[in-house]
Amino acid sequence: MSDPVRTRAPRSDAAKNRTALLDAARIELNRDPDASLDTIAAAAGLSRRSVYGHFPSRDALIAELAALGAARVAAAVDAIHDADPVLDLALVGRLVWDDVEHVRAMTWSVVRGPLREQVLSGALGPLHERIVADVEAAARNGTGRTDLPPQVVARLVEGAAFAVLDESVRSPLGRAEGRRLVVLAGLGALGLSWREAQDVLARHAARLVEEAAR
Amino acid sequence: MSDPVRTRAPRSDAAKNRTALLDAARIELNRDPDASLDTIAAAAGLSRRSVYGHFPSRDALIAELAALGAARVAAAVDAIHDADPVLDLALVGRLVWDDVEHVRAMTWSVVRGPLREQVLSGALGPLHERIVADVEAAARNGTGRTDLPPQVVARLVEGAAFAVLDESVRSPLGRAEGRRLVVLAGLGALGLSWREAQDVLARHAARLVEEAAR
DNA sequence: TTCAAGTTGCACGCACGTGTGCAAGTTAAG
DNA sequence: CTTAACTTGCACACGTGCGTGCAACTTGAA
Repeated sequence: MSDPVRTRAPRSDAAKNRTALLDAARIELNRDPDASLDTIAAAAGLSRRSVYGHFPSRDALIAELAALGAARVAAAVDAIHDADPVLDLALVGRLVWDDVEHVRAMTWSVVRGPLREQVLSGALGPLHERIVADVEAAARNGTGRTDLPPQVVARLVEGAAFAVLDESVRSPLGRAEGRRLVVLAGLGALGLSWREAQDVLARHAARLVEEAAR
Repeated sequence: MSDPVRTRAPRSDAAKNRTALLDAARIELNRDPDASLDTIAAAAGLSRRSVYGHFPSRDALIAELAALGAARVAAAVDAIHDADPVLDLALVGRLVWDDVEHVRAMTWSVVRGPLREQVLSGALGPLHERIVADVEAAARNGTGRTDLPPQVVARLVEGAAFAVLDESVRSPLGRAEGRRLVVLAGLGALGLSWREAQDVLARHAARLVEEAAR
């Protein structure tokens, strides 16, 4: 009854502006999680008014941004697996870190905001399951802790990652340092002693801290 | 030139209302960290207007609340010491937990808000130093990790506590469970294996998880 | 060149929240 | 009881942000 029927293909710059908005949102929301639409639009070289040509609301913009980011992480993690649960967990840690360190501030407000459930049970759901599975396997394995339910241990592991994220705000870490720290903190939460964790790190330095993951 | 000179002692209910406001603020801000003055005043049985008779601004109210809480924690922690750094750290964890678990939501927004620096370097500064000292002693001791700077380890320990705080929101923990979890997570960040951590817990259950701390 | 797709600026209305002034009320101290 | 201390409700100014309608403009597709 509405939709004035497209008589012509959409203009090419429209798509460009849309992604420009998403990019700008990523940057600005990272600078200030409460950045206004005005700020974001300006950073994208658009006016606040025209944002509504691309997204029905501010929330929709942010939701899409979060979904994109979550999907990116999920894809990266999904591409790598290892039979050893401890190493697998460490790999997951490294990969997530690589995708997330750029977006520290945003990450906090998304994971701790109204989008929380939506994102966590959405694209990031499988990631959590993967961690739980690793924790379970490591427990059966004899390497991981068996004194707590896997679900809880998984939360502690995730929490350890956030602790590193937080630390990286206070004293900026290099990429390599960040990776090491995430892995160490995660394995610590899993129940390894610091020597064991360091051992894993040393034995698989290539895949855990060097540039190209394989 | 101002201050219409007190010709009489302040009314007794004034002080009462002031603390009622602080109490209400604690409760409401814990329910919703962005609770409005109106909400808080109502919960205290006062009108928004009269809040300004006790505090110059909303921020002042919150700042005082945060300061009070921080001081409480600091006092509790300061009353207990142990020569063994590992046990000392565990004790600190237990005590902080006892004081903070009621105030989960508020704790987040205070520690992650504009008050952050003010509180952390204020009443809670000594707490951080204490943790750093324990971490260092444990390292010299041979029980704690030596692969990371004590400052960093201390942050990880604190981060582990926050992870537990977070977990306790998802699946409510009993007091005892909370205490155990904080201690375990903290010792894990310190570098102990989960068996060693459990060992500490078992050996000092009386002081670490039972009701009256000594 | 034509014309729709897209952008812009401005003006609204709306919802929230803070902080203040003031007159009228209530309550405890003396 | 008298009076100062305290509370209340209302009104206001102020600021910030969102979402929308509309007319005028620019730009790219055909």
